[in-house]
Amino acid sequence: MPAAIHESRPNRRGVEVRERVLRTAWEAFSREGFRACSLARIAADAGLSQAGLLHHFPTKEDLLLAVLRWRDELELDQVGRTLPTHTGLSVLSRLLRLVEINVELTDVVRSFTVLSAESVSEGHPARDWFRARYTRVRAAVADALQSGVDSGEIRAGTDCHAVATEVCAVMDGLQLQWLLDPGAVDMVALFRDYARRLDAALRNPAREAPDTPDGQDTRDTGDTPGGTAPSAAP
Amino acid sequence: MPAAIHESRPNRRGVEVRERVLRTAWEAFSREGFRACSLARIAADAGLSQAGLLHHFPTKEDLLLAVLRWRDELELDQVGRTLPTHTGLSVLSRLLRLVEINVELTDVVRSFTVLSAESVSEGHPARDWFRARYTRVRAAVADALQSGVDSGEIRAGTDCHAVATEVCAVMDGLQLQWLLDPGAVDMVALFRDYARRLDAALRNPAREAPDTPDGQDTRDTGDTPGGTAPSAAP
DNA sequence: GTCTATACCGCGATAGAC
DNA sequence: GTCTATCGCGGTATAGAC
Repeated sequence: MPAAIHESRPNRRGVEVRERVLRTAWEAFSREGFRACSLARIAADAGLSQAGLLHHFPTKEDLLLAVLRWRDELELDQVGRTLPTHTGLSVLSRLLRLVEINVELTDVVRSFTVLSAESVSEGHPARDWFRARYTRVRAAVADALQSGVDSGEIRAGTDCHAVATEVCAVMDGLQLQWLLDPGAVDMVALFRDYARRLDAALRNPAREAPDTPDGQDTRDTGDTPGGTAPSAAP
Repeated sequence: MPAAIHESRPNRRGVEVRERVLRTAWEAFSREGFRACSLARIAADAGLSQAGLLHHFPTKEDLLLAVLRWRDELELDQVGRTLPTHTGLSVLSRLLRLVEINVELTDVVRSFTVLSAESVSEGHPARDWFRARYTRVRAAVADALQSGVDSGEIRAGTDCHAVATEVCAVMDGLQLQWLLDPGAVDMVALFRDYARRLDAALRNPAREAPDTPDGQDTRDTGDTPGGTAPSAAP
């Protein structure tokens, strides 16, 4: 009788190590970028040898993709539940809250900034992932705005997808300048100003109740770390 | 009598080679980033050996800094003359024109996106350069806006520096999404929409002559390539 | 000023013992 | 599942001939 097929059935210990490696790799990629960072260093920081690491993730590229998938799951758990609860212009308040959280998470923001920019190179292993991510985030924000249009809160004829793209761009662009020169760029204040102006421009004038995104929103937004932009549940 | 000191007095030929190397290196850095790119490849593309390259630029880092200084001079020549001629809200038209130019210069845009993001790492050789660049660009745009405030075209009390930072952020953020997914992001249209809305928000209502930034501006703006954001003469 | 040759190192990945 | 040892490659930088 042949031995039972040795499925990669992870026991408790294996999952622990795997997760520790993923977290360490994520931090390393964030500091130095994917290409510049070495497996040996990640392995050492995670407390195992390089060969040991490669037992779990056969190649460096596999490790990167695993890290990105792992981040996906984290964000899906965290943001996926809270973002859809905000519809219409309140999504701007939610995003402002995200910026407020991000300003305390320099490493996470740097991760997304470094990795996403690196991934625009032709043939970069993370390119598809980032493209899909932006597609998803833009759609989520656009959906939230569209429901505002449907309810009459937002002006009819608003191009919600265009606005969503612009909002993501502001977040990303501010992050870059903030990372380069934190003392000169007040990311939270700048995004708040932008969001207020956008709110005023989009709001349907034939309505009242100006719940401007001034950070005084008291809904439960959750303490959701997020990179460049929030991920949303599909 | 001792031989004359052999100053690095570049003759015609030397300058030619140097410039060819700089241009090649700029393109290589733009595609792959600074760290990922190899001197051997740059040397080959520039038509000389690696050792020959290192004769002109002793280390890779020297080469990077030389490339950045070279870009500075180029932009100073090109943008430095045209941007200061636009004051007040017309600076938005000028920036829209820049986006229109950039959309045809994928490689240049990618250069700035990749390099600037890479430079946010601690101790990156280009970090100081990018920080200084953004400081300069923000100040230039803010100055243009401020003169609009002074002339009464723009609302009194406008925080010109904050707006300048935001405008740069929009340009950078749109570039990232556009590079990742050119088919899904119409960078020019998106920036035009943003600029129009910003124009409307900033314009002093106690005035007339709404010269909106719709790209119909007929002033001579010059064909000025520029990266992430325009550089301006001090 | 440019070359060939090479030193030297660190990288990703593999082999095989335990 | 983790280790040590090692391979093979490609990187930056240097030495020295021409």
